[in-house]
Amino acid sequence: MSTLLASPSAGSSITTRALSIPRAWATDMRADEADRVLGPVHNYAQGREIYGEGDPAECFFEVGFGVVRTCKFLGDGRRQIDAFHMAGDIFGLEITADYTFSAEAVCDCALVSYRRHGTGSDMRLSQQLFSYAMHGLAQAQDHALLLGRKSAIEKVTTFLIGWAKRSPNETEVTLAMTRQDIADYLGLTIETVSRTLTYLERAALITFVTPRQVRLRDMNALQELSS
Amino acid sequence: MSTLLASPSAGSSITTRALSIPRAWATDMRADEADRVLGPVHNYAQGREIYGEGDPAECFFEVGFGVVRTCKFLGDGRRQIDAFHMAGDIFGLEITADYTFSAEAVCDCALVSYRRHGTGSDMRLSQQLFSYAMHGLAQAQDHALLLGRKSAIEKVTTFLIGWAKRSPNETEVTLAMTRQDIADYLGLTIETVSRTLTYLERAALITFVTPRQVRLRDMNALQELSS
DNA sequence: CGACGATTTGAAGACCTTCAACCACCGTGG
DNA sequence: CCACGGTGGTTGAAGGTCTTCAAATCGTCG
Repeated sequence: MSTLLASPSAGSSITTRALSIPRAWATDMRADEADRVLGPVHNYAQGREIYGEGDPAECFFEVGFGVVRTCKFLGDGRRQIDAFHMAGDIFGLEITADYTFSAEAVCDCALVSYRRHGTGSDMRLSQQLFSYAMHGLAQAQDHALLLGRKSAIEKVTTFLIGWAKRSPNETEVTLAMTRQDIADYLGLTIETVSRTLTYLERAALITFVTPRQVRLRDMNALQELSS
Repeated sequence: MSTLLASPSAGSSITTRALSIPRAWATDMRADEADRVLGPVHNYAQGREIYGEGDPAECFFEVGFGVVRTCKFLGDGRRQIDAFHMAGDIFGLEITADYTFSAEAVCDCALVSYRRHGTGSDMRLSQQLFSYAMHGLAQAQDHALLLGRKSAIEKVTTFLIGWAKRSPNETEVTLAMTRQDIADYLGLTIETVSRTLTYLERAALITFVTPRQVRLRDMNALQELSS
């Protein structure tokens, strides 16, 4: 179900198609290619680029299922992940002509694309988009506090709690992303992330069922450590 | 001159009063107190709090002159400065009921306040605000890249260049803020900022006329170092 | 099983912080 | 006129956190 459609300001004129069954055959197309052919629903395989920094920002996206990362790069390849987007999230909304980020599929995912132009005429939709922009702003600012002022343990626990809160089960969490993704989100190295997670497991605050499956055993203690 | 009024979508219905001569006698009032009495123009003395994190967000602001910092705090007092706002900038725009930041006057400054409610009915104004939100978002995201992935030298040079670009004279720059402010903006300590500036001066890339007055002597080299 | 990517672990070192002292500037007041 | 105190800024030395480089282990999938 599309969040834009499900929002209080229902009846958006952008599209009448709800997010539906993914079309596996669209997996190998880029957004701009696929959109001309397929309409607004696209599938992306794990690792696939959805758009690159500097590409013309013709549309923005809503996640149907799966996880998307938006990130920026420095000249020498250093990467900073801005956010992980999951079902219902909007990303790729730009005011400039081009994307200021690149976006990639963290795991297989389905997206709904919305054309940018023409969105100015719908008042409620504009407010909806404004709301998303403000939400993104608040997130980015919390993220800056984390990046600038938190220690490795605080960063990792903050991440775990934040991810858990957005997961179906708050204490039994599946990490869709690699350690490298987590590191690039937290401004750490992969080794520091790994060591910190090991530390948390040794301290009995979390348990790894598999490297991607975590049980949060002591939410209070984690909350304590998160700042 | 108010940027909102000077913008392409001129004729905003929010206020008809252009930013005018500062009223020194308003200096000792908080925004909410002063607004009832004075209307939309306020002065704030250096160091004065404009609003605090968690205060009800009744209005947002445009800087007339001077510099404002918006920042967040952790429980133990660690501070992260989100942005420095100068003439023409908008800040304090929130979608939640309360401010998610605190805002303080970096130096004596004059602000125009705008009431939040009632802004939904003006289409062009909404777009203007959306534009400001998106601009803030882009800034916050560049800031995250800096905080997460840049070294001290890169951070400091990035800051200097960014500040210079917004200054009247790009090579002869006045720093309105203290070293502590710079440190809290860059996610460093005051000592590291000071040492890095000294290093840049020894390398003949900058010269300090006074601790607050910098000449950028080699913009290309600085640009090189900034990432 | 065997290979490959992902993750963990170890040891050494770099970068930044911490703690402490010193310096420069400035308005105040004896 | 200069001592005084306060703020803001610089510098030094030591230490800690995180990174870097390297190797081992795990997990998954032909």
